[in-house]
Parts: sequence; structure tokens; C-alpha cells
Amino acid sequence: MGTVETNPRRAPRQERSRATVEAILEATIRVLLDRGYDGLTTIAVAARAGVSVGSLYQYFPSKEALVATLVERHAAALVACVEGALSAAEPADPEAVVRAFVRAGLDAHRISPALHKILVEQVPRVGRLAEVMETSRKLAALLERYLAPHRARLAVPDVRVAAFVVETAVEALTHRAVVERPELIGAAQLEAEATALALAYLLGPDAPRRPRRSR
Amino acid sequence: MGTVETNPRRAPRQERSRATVEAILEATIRVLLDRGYDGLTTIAVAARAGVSVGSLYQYFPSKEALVATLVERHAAALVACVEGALSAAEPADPEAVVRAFVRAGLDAHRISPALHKILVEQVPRVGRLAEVMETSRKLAALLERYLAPHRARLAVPDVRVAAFVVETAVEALTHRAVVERPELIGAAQLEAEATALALAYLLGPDAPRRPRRSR
Amino acid sequence: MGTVETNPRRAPRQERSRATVEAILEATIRVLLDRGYDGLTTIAVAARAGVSVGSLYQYFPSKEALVATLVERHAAALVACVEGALSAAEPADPEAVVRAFVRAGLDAHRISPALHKILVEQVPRVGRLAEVMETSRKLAALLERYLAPHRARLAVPDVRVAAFVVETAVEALTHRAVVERPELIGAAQLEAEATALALAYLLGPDAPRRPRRSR
Amino acid sequence: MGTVETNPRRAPRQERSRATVEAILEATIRVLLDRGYDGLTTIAVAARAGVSVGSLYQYFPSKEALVATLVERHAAALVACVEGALSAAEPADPEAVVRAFVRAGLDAHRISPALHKILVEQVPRVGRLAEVMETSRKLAALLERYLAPHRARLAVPDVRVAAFVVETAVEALTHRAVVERPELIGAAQLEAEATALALAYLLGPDAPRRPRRSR
DNA sequence: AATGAATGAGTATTCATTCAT
DNA sequence: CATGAATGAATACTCATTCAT
Repeated sequence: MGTVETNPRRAPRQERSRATVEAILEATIRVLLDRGYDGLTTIAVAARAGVSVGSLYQYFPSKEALVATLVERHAAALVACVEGALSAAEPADPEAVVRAFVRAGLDAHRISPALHKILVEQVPRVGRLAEVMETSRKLAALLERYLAPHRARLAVPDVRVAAFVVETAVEALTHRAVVERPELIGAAQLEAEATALALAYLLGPDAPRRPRRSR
Repeated sequence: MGTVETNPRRAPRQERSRATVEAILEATIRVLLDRGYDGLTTIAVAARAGVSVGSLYQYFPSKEALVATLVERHAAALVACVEGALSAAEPADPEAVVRAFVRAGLDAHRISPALHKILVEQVPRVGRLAEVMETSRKLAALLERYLAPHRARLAVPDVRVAAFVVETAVEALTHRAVVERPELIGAAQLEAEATALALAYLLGPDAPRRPRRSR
Repeated sequence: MGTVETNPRRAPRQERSRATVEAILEATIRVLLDRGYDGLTTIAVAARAGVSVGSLYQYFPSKEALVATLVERHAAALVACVEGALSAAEPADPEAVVRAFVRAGLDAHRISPALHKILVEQVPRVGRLAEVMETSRKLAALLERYLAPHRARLAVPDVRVAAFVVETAVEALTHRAVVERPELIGAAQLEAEATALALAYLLGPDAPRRPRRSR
Repeated sequence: MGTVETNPRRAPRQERSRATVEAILEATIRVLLDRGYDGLTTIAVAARAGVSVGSLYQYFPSKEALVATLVERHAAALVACVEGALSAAEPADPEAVVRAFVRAGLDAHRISPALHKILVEQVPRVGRLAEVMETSRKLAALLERYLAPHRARLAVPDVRVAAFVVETAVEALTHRAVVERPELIGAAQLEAEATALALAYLLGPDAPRRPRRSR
């Protein structure tokens, strides 16, 4: 079960190879979107990519590796998104850091919500696919780094815990709002709420008062 | 895809039947725990339950129905747990309501963390299993009911949104802490953080100051 | 395959038993009509008959026996029908004999065409079910007996062959017309054609001229 | 019930593929002959063909499709046989037409009587297999075309009905004689009787007198 | 490198039949 | 006699993976 080879089989150096790999991954996404994880068969992917199953196995040692690569890329994109936003934020202002983090989370979830949904809901978190999905850990670590300098001003004594809590809450909120209940809450309001949540928790009574809004 | 029959096939009237059904469900859990969702085969379940495949199909129309029943029961237990806690809390005190909600969430996750983990991580949210897993909606609605009377005192104008946010954050926090990172944070601290998070968000600057703790 | 027990298990002496047997056979017919031979399951039959599977097996040793009994009865009814008609016909007149035979064949096929169709088209002629379906042999023998006295006047020297030919042709004609192509030909015309066919063959040039009909 | 896919799955382009397909069909016949329709399992067929089940399903979408193909081929062969004979007959002579038709019917039944028997007696006429078995309709239509020019000389006013009657009678006679009662009647006599039957019916009193034969 | 034919282990599901109650 | 729960052999069909061409 956990013994399946999931590392990409060969680094495609040549142009054509790279194109084939991309075509295969692209096809994987499309099949995933069309038929779900359960309908993801190597034949379907190969057909969609316009290559033979043989070629597919030339570049990916197993079906799982296909999905793993996809998940990895998606995760990397998420992390990169948040990383970029944080590094662009004014590091001296904890509030700015939090705002950047929340916004980046939202942006990240808008990269490809449909794929994200399938990846989260249908792809079993087993074997390699388990590790790969540990984006949260990275995001929390990232946030921790940016929060650490402000340790003194936080209402939460343990920065690691603070980052874990905020990352978890913000990520869950964003995910649910975007993927499961888009009808309940709009992007703007979601951002406001997530920010309010994080700031209130992190800064406590000193957090900026949120403007009273009428319903 | 969503066409599989998942409703229990027959209501077991006789003593023996009821026992068989329980044995089957019990076996399902054990197989799930041992081999994961992927290793869940009807033969394995039947063998483990000490019955024949035929008996399994006498009571469950499909493999999916087996899992659906399990998920339903688990979800019902969660909801019942929270429901009980909320109804036992002092309704006049929003803080008490929130504390009760958080504690109940924690308790609920301790019912059978291992099964919970598999159910969440490995069972594909497709077809009937998708609906069945919508515990959060129910919990949010529940919380909303208990929060509504205190609308005026909340920092969040929209009670429905408030309930959604709190439920999402608390549930995610609890889940992650219990299921994924038990090493990071203990139950007691988790409860403190979750409560702080919820209260800070809901009550804003008026939230009770949390005692400064040393690490 | 041919070893299955198909003889009725016990002669039901008591009133209630007889009623049960009838209910079961009746149910078999209904299931056959509703779901075809392929959908004929013992459970369905038992349910339809309002008895338990156990009771079904009290009276019929196997599923095949169920169908065999049905086929036997149906066949017996056909034979009885023809037998009655022939014995009622003026034995001195070969033409009258043939007319009676044809009409009886038609009447027989109207007993329950739907069941007849299923029995012929879907029930595999294997094992006991093969023998049982040999109605034709009996009918041919019957006809032969009534034709024998007129041997001298027949255009066909071998009465056995004559009976075989006529029985085969008339039976096939009737079956196809009633069961497969009811739209092509009405009962009246069918009777006329079948009679003409048989008489022309049997009596040769001396056969009664058929009235020219306009289309 | 009638929803099973029965169209051949892929057109075998390569040499090897074609051979595989033929091997599978050949094996199907052999299994059918050996164990009957009931003993026709995909495993048995694959084993007999010396291929894997997978290969079987590469070319045939279902077990039913296997049989459907077989039936189609057999039916096509029958029709071709009759078609050829009719087109070779002197079209100006109705008697010649009828003789050709009868002889072709006989020849056709000698192509592979054993398979024919099983196909007719054991293969359930349901779903696609029902349509596919409608050879008679085609044969009747064929005969009608060749009989039409002689409409004026026929004793039967409606040519369509005439063709239906003759086709039905001849086919039934041939089938029964060849398949069920080969001991009763030889091929030569059968041909004579069938011809006499058809001619007497079609031409009436003008039909050629048959030579009196002694038993 | 590419192809796609071939493989065959693996699985859900059905249903005639039995037998303890 | 009746019941219906339990049995388990039997079977169609899928799909990841391999490898001869």
C-alpha cells in the first residue's frame, strides 16, 4: 500500500518530454474534474492526453504518482502564494502580516477551487498522498516566522501555538466558504471575518475594533 | 456514481438479526482501522464479523451503505454530544454557551479519534457519503440558535455568519489538534485556545482577558 | 445440471397444501410475466405467493421444478385442447379433422399467449425442461391417429410423416402469428391459411378450392 | 435488462487482434457446445481461447455481446445461403423458386446444426438477442420479393402472407427434422415433403402431382 | 521512445438452497 | 408445517501495469 513508487520516473530534459508530462498532468486534472477520483483511470488520462498508456508509465511510475505530482504542485502554489504575500507585507506591523496572510489564503483558494475540492474531498490521504498534503504545517511555520518578532505584543504567549491556531482557523474558514458554502458568504465579507477572527485572537482587547456593519 | 443504494435493506426484527447487524458494523470499523478504506472489502468485513457475505447483503444493499451507516452514526453521536452540552449550559451567558460548545467539540472528537480520522481522510465525499458528512451544517445551526438571543452583545452583526465562523474554526482546530498534531498541543491548552479564539471573535474587546500563561 | 430434482416433492393431500401450491404456481406465472425468466427468483415467487421460501421448497424441490410444473400444465392444456377438438370432430371426414385440429391449435395459443411466449422464448430447453416441452410429439401422434383411417385418400403415403409435417407447420404458423406477428395476420385469416396449407398438402389436387379473396 | 452493451467494443486493426477476436468467438462456440448456454462463463471462454478475461473484454463489452455476435454471424450466414440460392434460381418459374428456397433452407440448417440447436433452444430471446434472432422476417421478405412477380398464378391472394406462411412452415419443418427428429425423416424425403407442402399451398390444385411412393 | 494488446488478480454482488427456531 | 436468517459458491467485469513489437 505504502510501497508504491510515487517519485517521477525520469526528469524530462528534452522539450518534447516536458510537453508530454504537462499534457498528462493536464489530462489528469481534466479527468479528475470530469469523473472524480474514482473515475480516474490511466487509460482515460492517456487518451485525454493523446498519448498511450505506455508513455504515461514512461514518466510516472504509478497512478498514484500522477496524483501526487498534482497535489504537490497545487500545494506548492498555495505555499508560494502565501509566502509571496507575507514577504510583501510590512513586517513591522503584525496587523499587516495577518491581513496579508488572510488575503493570500483567499487568493490561493481561488486558483482552482474545483480541483482543490476534489483533491481535498476525494483523494485519500494515504501513503505519499498523506505527507504531500501537509501544506498546513508549512503555512503555519511560515506564519510563525513572521509573527515571532511581535511575540511581545501578542495575547497568545506561545507563538507556535498562535500560528497553528490562526493558520488552522483561517484555512478552514476559507476552504469551507469557498468550496462548500459559497452561497453563505461573499469573498469580501469572508476576508473581513477571517481577519477579525485572527486579529481578535492574536491581539486580544487591543485588536482594532471592527466597524459595526448593518445586515 | 451516486446511484448506489445506500439505505439499510431491511429492519432487523429478530434478536439474531440485530446482533448480526451490529457485528457487521463493528467488523467494518475494525477493518477500516486495520486496512483503511481501500482495504475495506465485503469479504474482509464478513469474515471479521463471522458471518457470510450473503448476510452482509441481507442488511446492507452495498458496501457504500455500510460506510454510510457508520458515518451517520458517528455524525449523529457528534451532534448529540454538542446538543447535550449546549442544552445543559446556562443559556443566559454567551460565554458559557461558547465554553460548552468548545468542550463538547473536544469531547466529541475523543469518542473514537482513529475512526474519525479515517472517516475524514479516506472516505470519499461522493454520492450519499457527501450529504451524510454534513455534520458541520447542523452544528452551526445549533450554535446559531443558542447565540441568537445574545445578538445585541456580539461583535459580529450576522449571527448566522458568526455561528458559521465559530463552528468552522473550533471544529478545524479540534480536529487538527486531536487527529493530526496531538504532540503539539494538549487537550487542556487546546480548549483554552479554542475558547479564547471564539470569545475574542464573538465578543470583541469585551471578551474576558485571558490569563497570561508562562510556557 | 441434469441432476436437479424436478419432481414435485409431495402430493399435497390437504386443502391448505393444495392452495399453497396453487398460490406458488400462480406467483411463478406473475413473476415470469413481470420480470422474465431471468428475473425469476425463489424469493420473488415466495413473496408474491405470500409464503416463505421454506414453504416453497416444501412443495417444490428446486426452482426448475417450479417451471417444469408450469410447463407441464401448459403443455397438458394444449394437448387437452386439441384432443377434445379432435374427438369432437366428425372422424369420417378428413377435412373436418384437419379443420378441428387447426382451430384447436389456435384456441390453445390463446389460453395465455404472454406466458406461452416466455416459456418458448426464454425458458432454456435443457434437462427436464427439454422433455417436457415435447408437446409436438404428442400432438403429432394424436393427429396421426385421426388421420390413419383416411390413409388411402391422402396425397402423402406415410401417415406418420404427414402428421409430423402438418403438426409442425400448423403449430409454427399459429405460434408465429399469435406470438410474434399479431399485426400481420388476424385470427380468422390465419385459420384460413393454416387450413388451406394443411388440406392442400394432405389432400393434394383433390383439396377443396379455396375461395379467391380480394385484398 | 435490455441495457447491456452488446456492440463490439473496438474494431481490431492489427493482425494479432483479429486473431484474438476469432479465437474468442471460436471458443464461445466450443463452450456453448460443451456446456450449453448456462455453462457459458467468461472465464471458460477466455481459457478455451487461450487468452485472458481482460482480452475478452477488450473486444466484447459483455458476455451477451459475445453471443450476440455469434448469433448475428449465424443469422447472416443463413440469410446469405437462402439469398444466394434464390438469386441462382430461374426467376420465371415459381416452382423453381420454391424448390430453391426449400433446398437452401435445408442447406442452411446443415451449416452447424449443433450450434443452431443451442442458439435456438437455450439462448434467451431477450434484449438485443431478441432482435438479432429475427432471421425469419428477413427470409420471408426475401421470398416475398421472388414470389411477387408470380402473384397472378398463386392460390394465395396476399403475397406477403403467402411468403410468411411458406417461410414459417418450411423453416419449422426443416428445423424440427434436422435438429429434433433426425431419426424420423431423411434429408431427401424432408426436402420432398417441404417442397410438396409449399407448392400445394402456393399453387393449389395446379401444383405438380407428387409421385406416389411406397413405404 | 512509443504503442496498445494482453494480463489476471481482485471485488462486489446474487440467489438457490438449507436448517435452526 | 412454516419461517426467514444464514450460507457461500459462483460470476461478470475492471483496471493498473507490463512488454513484445
